[in-house]
Amino acid sequence: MKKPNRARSRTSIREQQRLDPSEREGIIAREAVSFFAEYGFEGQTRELARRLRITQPLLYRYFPSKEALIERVYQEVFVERWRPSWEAIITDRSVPLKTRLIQFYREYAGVILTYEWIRLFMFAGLKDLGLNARYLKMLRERAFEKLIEEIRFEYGRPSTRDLPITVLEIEMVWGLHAAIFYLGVRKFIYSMPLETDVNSIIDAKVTTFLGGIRSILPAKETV
Amino acid sequence: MKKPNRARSRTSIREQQRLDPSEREGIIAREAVSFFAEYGFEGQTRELARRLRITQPLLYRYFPSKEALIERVYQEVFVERWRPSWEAIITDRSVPLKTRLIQFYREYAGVILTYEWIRLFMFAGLKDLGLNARYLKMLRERAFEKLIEEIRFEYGRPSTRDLPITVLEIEMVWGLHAAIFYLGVRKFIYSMPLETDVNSIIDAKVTTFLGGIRSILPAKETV
DNA sequence: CTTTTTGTTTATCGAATGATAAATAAGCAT
DNA sequence: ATGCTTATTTATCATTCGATAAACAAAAAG
Repeated sequence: MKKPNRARSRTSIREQQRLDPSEREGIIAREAVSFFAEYGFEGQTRELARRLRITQPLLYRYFPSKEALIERVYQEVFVERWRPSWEAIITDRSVPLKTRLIQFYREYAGVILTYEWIRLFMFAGLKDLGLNARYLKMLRERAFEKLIEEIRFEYGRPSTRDLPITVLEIEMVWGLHAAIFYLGVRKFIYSMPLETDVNSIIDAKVTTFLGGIRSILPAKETV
Repeated sequence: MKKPNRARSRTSIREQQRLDPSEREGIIAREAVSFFAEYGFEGQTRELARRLRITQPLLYRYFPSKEALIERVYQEVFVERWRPSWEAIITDRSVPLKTRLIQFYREYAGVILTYEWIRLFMFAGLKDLGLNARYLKMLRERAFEKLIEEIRFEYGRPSTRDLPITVLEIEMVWGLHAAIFYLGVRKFIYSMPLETDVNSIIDAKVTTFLGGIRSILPAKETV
């Protein structure tokens, strides 16, 4: 008497399925992002495999080591999700400055204020000594410095090429960034539901920011 | 031929020393704070023991499990380091409001802007689902709500007992808190040296905060 | 249908890790 | 000195975990 109920296989219902390597690799990478965001990089490869409904050694066919998989996660989240168009938004002088800032920060917040981004960034910071500093250096160069240049221009101050960005200026920008980033920390790390709409917080913060930064800008140039 | 060079012992130079249990327990707890702040709670008990110059099983004479040791670390840092005098500072109406706020935030920053506090709080948040929310609830009740009550009083607005704290008000306080906390994140998690003096940042943030919150306070009471 | 290729699983290794039990020895009491 | 208490160490267990090798099987090639 052979087992009557199964058509072809011995594993429960789902059949072993062979996927195209590039497709499988993408599936693993995507799940790894979600998985490590939840458990941190100490999360076990066996558990990740279970969530993928594959066996653990299969991971090693696509990634030579756990560390390589983590590198891929970094790439997937911190590199791929950066949008070059943001730099264009900031410098587009056909649009009012405040509008540009609000648009940039709304879009940027839309990307980083996610469970995956916030938690992975924090896990990386606590573990890896280089990644976050590298990312924030990029953020400073591609966004913050351009942003200060635009503010200088708006208020008729010297270009940052002629007069370097001051500590006070960059500190104000960090403050604005902190306020937005911290929303993600509250929500995704402390599990505290936000009571307010993120976009309106951003609008308010940008308004306060623009009001405050004017007073600490360098003096107007005397020709 | 006996070994000639050793006076009494076989372990290198340092003698095995018996300490008073309460003293040993304190030493372990203190080192555990520093250790887990650096490596996170996945740090190994053997490595901790090595730093303490004791053997790993000795840890289990003083703490029944690793988890119990971690609980002790929480206690040591997040409970013991809170100073009840802070609540008195906030509510002491013989001192100007702004002075009180600056004094409170300077002292509070002095405690939480440390390598141990910031990193342990973040590690705890990423792992434990309850601790941070509990701590921040306490912070809100013992400091933030009192602070808003004082601001209301200062500007002649209804007491928070008669008119509950609004979302906008508490959100502004969170924003101030975020700015200060984020200094610690930058320094101790991202390893980015701060370019400015913390106290002057706090002074500036408090000033901006007091200037901004006035406009979102509830209307004056109409008797 | 038969053979080949290769995606996937089974079995297993070796090191790491939290924890326990028994042996050792430091310091005090007598 | 001798013996007792107990702080500390040695030895070891049971899992966990990243990683590897070999066996299996699905799909394509001939």
